[in-house]
Amino acid sequence: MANTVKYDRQDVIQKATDLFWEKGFHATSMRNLQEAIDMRPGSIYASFGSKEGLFKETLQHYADASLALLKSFAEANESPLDALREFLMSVVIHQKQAPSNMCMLVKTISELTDDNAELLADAKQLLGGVEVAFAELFAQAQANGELDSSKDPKRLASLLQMQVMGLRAYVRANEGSDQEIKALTNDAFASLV
Amino acid sequence: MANTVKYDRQDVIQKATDLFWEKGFHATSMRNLQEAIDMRPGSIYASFGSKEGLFKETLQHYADASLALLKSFAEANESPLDALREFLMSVVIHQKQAPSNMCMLVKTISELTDDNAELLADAKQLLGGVEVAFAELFAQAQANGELDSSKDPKRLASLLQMQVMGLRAYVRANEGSDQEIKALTNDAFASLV
DNA sequence: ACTGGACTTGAACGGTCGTTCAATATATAT
DNA sequence: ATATATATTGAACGACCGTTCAAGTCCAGT
Repeated sequence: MANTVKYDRQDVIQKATDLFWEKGFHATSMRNLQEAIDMRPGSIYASFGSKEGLFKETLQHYADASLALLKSFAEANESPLDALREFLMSVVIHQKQAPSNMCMLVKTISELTDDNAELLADAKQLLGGVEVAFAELFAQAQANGELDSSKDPKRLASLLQMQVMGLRAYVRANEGSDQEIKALTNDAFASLV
Repeated sequence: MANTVKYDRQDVIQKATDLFWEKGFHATSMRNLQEAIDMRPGSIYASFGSKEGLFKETLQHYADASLALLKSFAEANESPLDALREFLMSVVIHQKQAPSNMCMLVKTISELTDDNAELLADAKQLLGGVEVAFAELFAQAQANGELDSSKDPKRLASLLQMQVMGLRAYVRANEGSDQEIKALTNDAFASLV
């Protein structure tokens, strides 16, 4: 068969994700990427097809990682509501060292237009997947008797999704202390349940 | 003196705002702008200095317009809380025909990095100005006895700002019916007061 | 050891980017 | 009417964009 692949695909996607997450789709050039992932244009195009193709894979990777984080909180906590609260707190507070304070999927739907319709649709769909996962945990909380069963889990998931978006954008806009951000986040979550 | 200016500066800034608001800073090229505002490069650079300079003016214009809208609701409503609620509803619902569902200032802080530190700082500061205006209306509501005086107007303004950001991003991500969005927005505002 | 095919390399392509500036047009002041 | 100062024009600049591909590199199969 011939020559073998030299790079670690997962590692490459991780590094590309960090760069796209920080700078966004348009401001990240292929030359930026070449440097970050240490691959030459020919190899990148052979592996991912195009800049859009690579970005698409990073979106998927980001969403997978987010859902995995949520799942890990769900497994570590008896209570689904605690898991959701910890997830919310985690993404809002902890990510000052992340490439961006904001959610990469929200950054993407904020930046892109119909000129990149497919990527835009992908990001929307991945966000929808996260919202579904939220709804499942709210439903579990109702099954546990932890949450008033008259509430609609989907509605709560929408509100939580909205708050995650809002809180992360707010943190990006105002660099407040951890204390203040934590209080704001607690207030927001408490207003849901 | 000499030759006179041919273009209407306010009209030009309005058109540039719409384009930047829709496409964002990086995806809007000077050639896009030349076409939209019907000016040649030399005139644009003589009037605004650079792409950044023009963008800066559009940010200011956008913020001014937002504050003017809030003020108009404040003057049309006896109750400051009603004014805030109507403002929230207006920016969240009404703007499907706007260049973007999202707030231009939030789009900007989402897109830009330290490579455009000055513009980023400008957008943050303008957002701060809106939050201050929110706080003033909450304070008026307390003076009216409309709002529990134990609450902190600044804290409420933070929460409202966060919700405006979240709701507009949510609308961008999920094109739900006016009905659903309105319900979500009402829920969000009700949780504040 | 050799060979064939998969993988990598990096120079180069046409296009577009933000920006400049000499040339031209135009309205005011004399 | 002419001179003068300001405004406008649009070709052109160097840099960088995303992408291609001929040439080189490397390893499995014989």
